[in-house]
Amino acid sequence: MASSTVENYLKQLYLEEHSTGKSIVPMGRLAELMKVVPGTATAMVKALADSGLVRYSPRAGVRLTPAGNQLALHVLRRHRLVELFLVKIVGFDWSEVHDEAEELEHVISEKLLERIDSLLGHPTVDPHGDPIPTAGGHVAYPAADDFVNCPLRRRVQIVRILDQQPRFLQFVNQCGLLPGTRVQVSERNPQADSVSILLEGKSPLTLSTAAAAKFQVKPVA
Amino acid sequence: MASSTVENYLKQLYLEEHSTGKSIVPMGRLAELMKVVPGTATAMVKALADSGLVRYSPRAGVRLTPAGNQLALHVLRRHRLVELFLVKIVGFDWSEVHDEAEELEHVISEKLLERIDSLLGHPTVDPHGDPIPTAGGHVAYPAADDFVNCPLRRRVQIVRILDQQPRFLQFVNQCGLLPGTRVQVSERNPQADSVSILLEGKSPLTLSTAAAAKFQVKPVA
DNA sequence: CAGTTAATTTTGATTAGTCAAAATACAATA
DNA sequence: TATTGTATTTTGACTAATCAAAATTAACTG
Repeated sequence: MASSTVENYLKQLYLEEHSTGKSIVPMGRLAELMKVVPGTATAMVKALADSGLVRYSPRAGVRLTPAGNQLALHVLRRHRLVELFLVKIVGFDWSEVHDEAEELEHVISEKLLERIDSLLGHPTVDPHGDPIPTAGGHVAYPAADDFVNCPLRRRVQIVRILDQQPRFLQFVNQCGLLPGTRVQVSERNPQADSVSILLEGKSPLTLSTAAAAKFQVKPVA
Repeated sequence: MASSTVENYLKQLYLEEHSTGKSIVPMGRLAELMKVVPGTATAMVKALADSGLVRYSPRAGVRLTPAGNQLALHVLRRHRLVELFLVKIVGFDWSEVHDEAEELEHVISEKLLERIDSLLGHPTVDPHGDPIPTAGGHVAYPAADDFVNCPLRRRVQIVRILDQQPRFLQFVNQCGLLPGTRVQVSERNPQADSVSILLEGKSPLTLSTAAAAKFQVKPVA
């Protein structure tokens, strides 16, 4: 069975492949994500390649094989179900569940996982709006706009936050920009590199374009 | 911080010291409990002694220091709170929570632990009736009789089961001898080495003396 | 195209935890 | 008391994961 370490390498590869759109991840980047020195990543990737979980092209980078992808999705499923469980059942704040889930995802049994899944009513997204892969390893990424490219002055609902860092999430919490919230983008200023958000009953809020891009939204009917 | 392995050694030492009454555990026994070869136990115990968690007397055995005892109690607290949580909140059967708790006890954060504790209303015993140590590392073992030495033909309540093995617990489940159940000991036969139990509305049940000793009871008012 | 630079890989060492098997110590028995 | 047997300890080796630092490769720059 895959160790926690192996699971983490695969998970990071999956997330990186999907957030960059590139299907190959350079070793330096992987080392950075895993917080290890590059030599360690090289050694690990060779071992993963031997197990058939990744394809390794020396000096170019590494990509997941279908088997590695499956395993990564399974880890992600655990992670996201655990996060939702901690929020919905245990009463944790959604901004503080990430690290706890990071540990739990490697130790909970299949039985507990499925129990959590049914306790939560087979949810499709976690507290950040990230989609939860199915037990069979399928996951759907619904196409979505963000604050930077959604229609101006139209009511939209926040559906997903693309940054999991506690500091950012605490900021999101304070502003009240939680998933599910309805807002509208009142203005964009390319020169100031900023986007202004209107929240029912609050004064307008201005974010950098980079920060604004972290909020995925869908139109409100 | 102590690794899972270290935590498990300390926990086993604690349990063994308390279930045998002896304050020193022979290396062979420790190796057996940890399912490692004796040499491994020796090596580990030396390391634990260097960290001040145990006192090691070569060729005699090993005992916990106060520091080791504290740590063991903390692990036990986690284990037992997790077990109760799995039963009460997650809906697991009490006979199947042990292994799951065995893993979880090493990874849940202090914050999650205290959250679970308050969610459960600061319970004092786990689903098997084992006492839950406090956050400060205190634990009370209420004096209790068992089926072998409690008064005959008096109603008593089962308060604790001293064997955690799934197979035994499933048997307990089937017979309905769960903690909380009220029964009476109808007969003891030293020659047959047996004890008979009377359960409201069921036919009498006969156990070996050894099995009967695993049920702790208290008198019903 | 030669030289510099940056990324990557290699090499050698380390730590935690383990096993197999040889060596040792001790207690009991003849 | 010498011998036997059992528990324990020691020794040497292994695996997974890591780091530091040296060596290599490839790409860019003048």
